[in-house]
Amino acid sequence: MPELPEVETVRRGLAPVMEGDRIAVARVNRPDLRWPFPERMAERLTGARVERLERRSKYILAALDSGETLLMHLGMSGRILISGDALGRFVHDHPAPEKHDHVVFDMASGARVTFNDPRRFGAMDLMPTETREAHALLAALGPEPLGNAFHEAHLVAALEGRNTPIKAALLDQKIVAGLGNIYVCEALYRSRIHPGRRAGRISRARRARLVPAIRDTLTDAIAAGGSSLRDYRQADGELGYFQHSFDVYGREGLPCRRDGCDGVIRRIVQSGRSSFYCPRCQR
DNA sequence: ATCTGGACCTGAACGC
DNA sequence: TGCGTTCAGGTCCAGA
Repeated sequence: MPELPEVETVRRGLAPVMEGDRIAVARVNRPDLRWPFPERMAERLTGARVERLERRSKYILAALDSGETLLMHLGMSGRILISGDALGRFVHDHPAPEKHDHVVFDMASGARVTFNDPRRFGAMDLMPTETREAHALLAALGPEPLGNAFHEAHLVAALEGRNTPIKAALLDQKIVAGLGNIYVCEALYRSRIHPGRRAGRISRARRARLVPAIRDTLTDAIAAGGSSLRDYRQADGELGYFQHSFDVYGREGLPCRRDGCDGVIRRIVQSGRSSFYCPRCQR
């Protein structure tokens, strides 16, 4: 599912339930997701207080008072459900356990956090908070696209000489961390760049223009996620996907939304994944 | 060093 | 109703 905006939305929804609270009981219902869980994960989590809930790229990081950080990744199909009644803020009854509820946290407040992931491309791990930057999954990540380290000079240089299509380059988490298939398509549309264009052959000025396009794309999506968060209490407590309308993603055959453009959105396959773009205004 | 394609896994949607 | 095929928001890894 989840690209940076969805993960950030999950983090924001989870923060009021987890930050400052203790995991009274952690239940781990299977030995692994994409990889085996760390040794004794349930025991190491049970009783720990969550000090901060953070995000790096598509990873949610929970810093615990035990000195460890819990890393969570939602993979393609991961979802998180909040249920229970914590201080009157969350009022969903605990639903019947569902298939693929792999990890469950019962917080001291009474809230329950359930991690469900049918495809099991997700992951969890524990590491010392002090050295977590060096964790294999985090060490090689490029800059956060909404942070100060992601700027025009960085992206221009990172794409210099690359022969790969810009679509693939922007999916490379070492160049910029957190973009996935949807938001790369959307950002390229905003920048009017064709997804098949070789990264290193895009003019420096156009490469630079990608930076604000990426930022705006993600910022708008996070805003849409935020508005969905305001509703989830009345709904079912599920964090993750939210209603968001895309300009190109999933719109094959539909008209381009750009003012004055009469193009029709096209779908192509690049390195096994769908790319959507307007052949008229993306070059 | 780069780049591509296969692998991991389940479920939904679709055509017959 | 059932069966086969295709597709899906990620990313690691082997091999060219």
